[in-house]
Amino acid sequence: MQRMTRQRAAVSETLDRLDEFRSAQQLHDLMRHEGDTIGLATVYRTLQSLADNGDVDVLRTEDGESLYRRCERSEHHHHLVCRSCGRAVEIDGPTVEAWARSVGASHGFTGIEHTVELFGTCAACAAVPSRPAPGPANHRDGAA
Amino acid sequence: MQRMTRQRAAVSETLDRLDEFRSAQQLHDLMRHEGDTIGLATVYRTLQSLADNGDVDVLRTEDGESLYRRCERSEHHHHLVCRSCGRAVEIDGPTVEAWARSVGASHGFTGIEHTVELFGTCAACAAVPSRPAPGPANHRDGAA
DNA sequence: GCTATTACTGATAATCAATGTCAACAAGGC
DNA sequence: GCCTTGTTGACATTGATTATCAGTAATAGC
Repeated sequence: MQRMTRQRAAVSETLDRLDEFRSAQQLHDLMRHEGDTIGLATVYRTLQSLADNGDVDVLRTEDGESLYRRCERSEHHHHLVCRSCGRAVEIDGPTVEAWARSVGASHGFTGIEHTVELFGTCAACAAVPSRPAPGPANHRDGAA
Repeated sequence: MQRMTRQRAAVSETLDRLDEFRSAQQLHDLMRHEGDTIGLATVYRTLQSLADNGDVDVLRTEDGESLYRRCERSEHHHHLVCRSCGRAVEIDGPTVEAWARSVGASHGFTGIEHTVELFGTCAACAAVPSRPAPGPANHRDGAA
């Protein structure tokens, strides 16, 4: 009941080539510029289903935009994301996992789910402050 | 240049009385039902400025809605939030802080900022599955 | 190959939280 | 009282995402 179409293959392939977190709209633009014919709605739909299947990782920026990325490891992990270009490093935090679970349990909470994401500026972007921002470019109020 | 008006006092006072994370719209509804005369835009504005001053904690739900709550401690901390009623437990995770900083640094990232939130179902809500949901009520796909 | 069935696509409309707009308004100082 | 300045709130707008739905492509059966 799920067909592999040209469009879906294209989205998947584009994600494969990218190493950075990208929004649905960015992906759409990129694909169009590369000659792909695909509608924005289809990009959204495809990303959604890929995310549901755990084939891509999703992440919400501070202003509520969803970013997608195909990750190496399929097991649960976290990310260290460059706020300027979207580049990401995969991180597994067994310490954090255990901590989250125990904290939840000690307060009588069940069905614990945790959100752990790290944002920062990568070395490359720090070196070139005035980057034309090919990425998310969240130039908000610095670190906290 | 910032006046204390009836409306702002009312928002602040309402937050004081609540122990749960609430959205701007929920607060607005609640206040109106209690007889307060206040516009939605004002609630948004007031929450924004309270958040900027660090007087309330903000938190984004999985679907991008912002929830607010007046917390006990003013120092940096995290939350264990009930996904059904919004009840929250304040948690400080020195372990996590240190971990975040060191992970960031080891990858050459600067200006590290982290998001760590725990969601779950509190004991009270687990006991009453069919709650009329006075809170956020994120009945999405269970735990991860 | 032809046709019915079924799923997919994509332009566009709708949704929804959040923010901007701007005239009416309140408070303080004169 | 009146002016100045910050505030309010109804309403319009934004922007990401989702729904709609007629048109299209792929598959199955013939």
